[in-house]
Amino acid sequence: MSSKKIDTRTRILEATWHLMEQRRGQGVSMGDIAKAAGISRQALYLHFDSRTELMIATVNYVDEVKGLNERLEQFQEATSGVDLLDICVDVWGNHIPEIYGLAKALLNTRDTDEATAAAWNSCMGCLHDVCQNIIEALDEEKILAAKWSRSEATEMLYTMISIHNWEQLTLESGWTTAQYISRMKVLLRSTLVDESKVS
Amino acid sequence: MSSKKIDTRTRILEATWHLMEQRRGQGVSMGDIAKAAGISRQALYLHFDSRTELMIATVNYVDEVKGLNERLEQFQEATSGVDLLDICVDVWGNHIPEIYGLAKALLNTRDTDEATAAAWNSCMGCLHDVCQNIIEALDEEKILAAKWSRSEATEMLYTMISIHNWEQLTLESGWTTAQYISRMKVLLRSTLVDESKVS
DNA sequence: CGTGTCAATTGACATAGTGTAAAGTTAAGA
DNA sequence: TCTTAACTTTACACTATGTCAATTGACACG
Repeated sequence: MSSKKIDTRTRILEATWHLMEQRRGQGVSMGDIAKAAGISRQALYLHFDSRTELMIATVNYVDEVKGLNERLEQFQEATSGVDLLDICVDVWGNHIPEIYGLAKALLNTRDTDEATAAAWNSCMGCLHDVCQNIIEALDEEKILAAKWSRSEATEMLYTMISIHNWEQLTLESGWTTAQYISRMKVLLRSTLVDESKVS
Repeated sequence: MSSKKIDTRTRILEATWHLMEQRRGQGVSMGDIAKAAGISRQALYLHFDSRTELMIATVNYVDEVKGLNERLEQFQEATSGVDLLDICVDVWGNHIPEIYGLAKALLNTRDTDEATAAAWNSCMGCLHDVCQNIIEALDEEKILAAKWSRSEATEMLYTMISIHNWEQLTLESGWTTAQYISRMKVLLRSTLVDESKVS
């Protein structure tokens, strides 16, 4: 009975996601999404109260489908702070290209939209926690570079791996994803890790 | 005869600039600008063909008034690559807060607007050149860290000092401008400069 | 003193997008 | 057969950009 309802909802989410990735988050109207999902524009509002709500639902849907949580489980395997750092850059660096369009759209509207900002922060809060854990691990192993306090290092790490930086380095400067990951690791290691103390 | 014309134009540019900074580039309509400049909305179009053109003109106006060019002359005083790097972070880091609202507005629309993108790139191209000069200076002094090629180092430096990173670290993480400058210098030095070879 | 010109004003209108509202259609199920 | 839920169609309100035409007021020139 509710299978058709769920079906339409899923179709909308899929359509939103794919349109967003295709057009890199730009120029995607509610009408476009409706057409892509094969329903009328107004039917969208039967499932989602507003554009913002649809975007947020799509982010959650993508996270679920792409299994970001499972990916983050790789962190269990890390045995050292440096490992944690490398795995974080790998997992996140490979995840960004799959969510870029959507993320870009959210980033663009979060300045004017409270709900978007809240959803974004809740999404990114998890990444921020990961950053904090990495810095704590480095500090406990006594290999956090002396110039950084824990909190400053956390903020700097979180900033460095931002989507904007990925966008600049890959889409603008033309780096490949592999190159981005490799260079980002070099950058982060050289500034955050006191190499002379790494065993 | 043309003094009144220039006057109005200047009043529009001032109004645009101040409204942009005040509201951090968000929610500033042509009507708001007109009201702030004390003219009708339609009169704006007598001076500027479009919103985009007004924004671009405002950027140029601000650069002129704030004398970014003169600030960049400080580079003449630098005697080494490390000096250049420090001065760049100082000058640029102190300049960003004065243009943030405007820059933010341009960044938000450049994805959909060719003209904005072009104007932005022409503005930022100058900063990119500065980055390139710095990396070249470091390399010629043989103190560019071995892990970086010239072009990669240039792109990374340019990305690191982006407005988005300033925004994240100051507005989001709560750093002061001084703290931003200090930490950014640490980051850039530790990754780009081979400290063991600095005299 | 008239006349042309330029800046600016007023009001109307086109367009695009979001969001609301109401009435009608279709199909499945009790 | 009657009901309900999902969806459609049509219409409208609102906001913002940008265009157009007719008008006003000031100032300079002959």
